[in-house]
Amino acid sequence: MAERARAGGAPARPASYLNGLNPEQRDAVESIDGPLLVLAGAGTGKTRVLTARVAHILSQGRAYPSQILVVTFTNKAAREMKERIHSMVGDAVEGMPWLGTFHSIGVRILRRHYELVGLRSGFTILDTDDQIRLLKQLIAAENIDEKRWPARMLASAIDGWKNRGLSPENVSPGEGAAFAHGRGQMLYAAYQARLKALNAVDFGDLLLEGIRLFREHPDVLADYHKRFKYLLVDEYQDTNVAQYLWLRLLAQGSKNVCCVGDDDQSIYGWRGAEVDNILRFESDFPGAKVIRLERNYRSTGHILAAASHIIAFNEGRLGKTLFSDGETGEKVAVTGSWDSGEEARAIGDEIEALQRSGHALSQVAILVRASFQMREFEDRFVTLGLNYRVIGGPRFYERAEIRDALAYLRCVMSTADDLAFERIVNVPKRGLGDVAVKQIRDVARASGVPLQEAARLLAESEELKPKLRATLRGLVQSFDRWREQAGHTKHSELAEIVLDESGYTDMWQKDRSAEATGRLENLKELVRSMEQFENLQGFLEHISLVMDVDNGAAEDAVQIMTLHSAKGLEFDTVFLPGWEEGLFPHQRALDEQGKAGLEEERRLAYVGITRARLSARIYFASNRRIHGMWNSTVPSRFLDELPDAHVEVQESKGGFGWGGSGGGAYGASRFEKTEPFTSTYATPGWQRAQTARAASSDPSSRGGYGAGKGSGRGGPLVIEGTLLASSIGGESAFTAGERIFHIKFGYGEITGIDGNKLTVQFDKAGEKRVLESFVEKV
DNA sequence: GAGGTGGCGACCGAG
DNA sequence: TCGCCACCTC
Repeated sequence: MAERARAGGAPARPASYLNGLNPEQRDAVESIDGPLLVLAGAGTGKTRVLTARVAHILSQGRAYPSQILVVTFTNKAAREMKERIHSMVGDAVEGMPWLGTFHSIGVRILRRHYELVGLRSGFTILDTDDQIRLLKQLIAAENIDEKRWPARMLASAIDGWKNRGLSPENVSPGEGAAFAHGRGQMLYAAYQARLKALNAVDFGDLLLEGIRLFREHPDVLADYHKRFKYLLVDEYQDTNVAQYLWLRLLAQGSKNVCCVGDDDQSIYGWRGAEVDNILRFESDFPGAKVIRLERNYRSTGHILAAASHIIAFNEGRLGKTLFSDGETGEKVAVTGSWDSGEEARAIGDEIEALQRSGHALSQVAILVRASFQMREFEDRFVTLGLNYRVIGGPRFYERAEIRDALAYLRCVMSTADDLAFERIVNVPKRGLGDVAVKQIRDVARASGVPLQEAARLLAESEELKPKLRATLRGLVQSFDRWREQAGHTKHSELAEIVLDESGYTDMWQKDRSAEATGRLENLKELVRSMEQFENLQGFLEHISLVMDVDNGAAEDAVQIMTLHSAKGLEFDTVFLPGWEEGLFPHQRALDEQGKAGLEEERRLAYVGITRARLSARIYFASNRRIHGMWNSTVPSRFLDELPDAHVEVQESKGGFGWGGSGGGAYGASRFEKTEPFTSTYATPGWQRAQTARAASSDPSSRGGYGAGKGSGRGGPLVIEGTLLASSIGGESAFTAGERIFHIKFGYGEITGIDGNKLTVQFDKAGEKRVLESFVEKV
């Protein structure tokens, strides 16, 4: 973070990137010849080492930027590394075309040699959604009951095989038999054949086909050996077998391969990651040097101690001892609350307090185990008027409107893209429903042509009723017209033309639902971002692999994300809600992976705690809604694994619940609550009573409950925010009867005004009370 | 063919 | 509880 080498060609002070490195880090940066494994604990400056190492290689003149391969797992990591290298060596980083995720580099390689693996130029990359639809068709064609053997299940099986580097012929018969009475392997083969026919690949193929390419064409591989003088791999503990094979093939050239990883942060076992890869490194690369980074620069003493203590419960680990010279700082706070709503309220209040004391919101993160936990916080923060940002979530590319728009463009680009055509023939609705599509498909099969050509044939035949025939002909002609325009129109303009003329934009403009505005916004964003690309092809690639929602990165907002996507990041203050058995550790991890699953969950806990620089705050709730039903929960076993000396147990600051428990009524497990929370007391009704009592007896307590959301949510309705409203006061800019738009609930009409709070009858969401600042006039 | 309704399973995690 | 899908009616 610190150094900023001003480099105009060559750095002014050649070794400035070495400033401030400790001896081990410096060793890792300078040992550039031969294989190197860096075991880097959390917060030990691993990214810093990687970037300084690249700077070192460049400044020593050992390689051109284009001769260094740097592989990361996430786009975020790739982006960050690019920025940091840039700040060290200046513009040279522009020429680092081989810095990216496994998948983006994989596709880059395939694009250069597509003909060698049986693909044609401009092949498309399917995502999970396309995959499922395709598999559904195959399953149906085999007359297999989709209810009993869902496509999703087959997709994950195939994914698993691909993660392990297995093509259909390599799947062991026993395993292949696991799906639909022995037809799994056959379906996998059929799926691959279908992909080839569609000129498409899925995510797994991006690596698998690369491996095949290297194996079957040694000359191509030799070429890459010559090209890549240095290889660097981030998060090595997360590589799966396919990634490992792919890497090993490439690394056999120069042998200057540097892998950085931490076995304690391996959290991707479920997608085939093999911690063994890290243990195997020394035998794979004889003479490999191993460097351990154990000095932690991130977290204060108590946090580090708590994390180290918890991870020590794992058995299968290489074992590292993290230490730091820093201050002991704040103890790790553990807070119990009555239910998930109170948990969200307590965290919201604490964040507001932090904000008041000048803490930047962007330095606060809430890390959840499962994404459904996020909603509660979003609801709460909308009510409080707290800026937040959800990281991860549904990706830009996965949104329906974006996928529709892209499908249109794919159809323009290629008449052979059946999946894209099927997706949009009847979007917007134009009367070409299931029956029509089936007819098109029949023609396609009979004449051996793609769907778009079949549609053309059908439109010219007498098969269809005149009205439908005209519609279909119109569509086919539109595509012909757009295709013709594509030759001489800027691609972003073409996209606008296509979206307008197809009636797609219109469809959303007519839609009055809450999401419609956002969708139109997204479409605009799509067109805008196209302008940065030279052609449609390059854009389509980028969006399927790289593009994520990254708007407003600079704004000051609380970050909400899963523990998985938090790896590699750090924050001053980290909130860790939902530490309950079944949720964390997650039941499915335990059921499916047993002890290994538990250990992976524990590593996830370790990752979570070590994200914090100054303050880590853990929460558990006694009641949580699962599948819509309230369940009482048991505190996570991980809470018991925290070291007493570094933990401070608190009561919920939410103001409610826990009312009578008097300073921690902990049972056998410190966190197992006793009397007031058993049997009859453990009901939402009792809780409501408690809440109401707390509110009435404590005038300073904030009317914490959100905006009348109590309706149907088990929360109290009585204590609504008069206090909050009157404390802020002021004239409202709105009048009753006005139409408004709310960012979360959509359109509605104002029925009442109370200070800065409005009562609104929403078109879709019913009556709610909302803060004025979240509402705009329409 | 479109739109509505009722039953059912999901809610773990990345590209 | 929510969203998806199959099934039903117009």
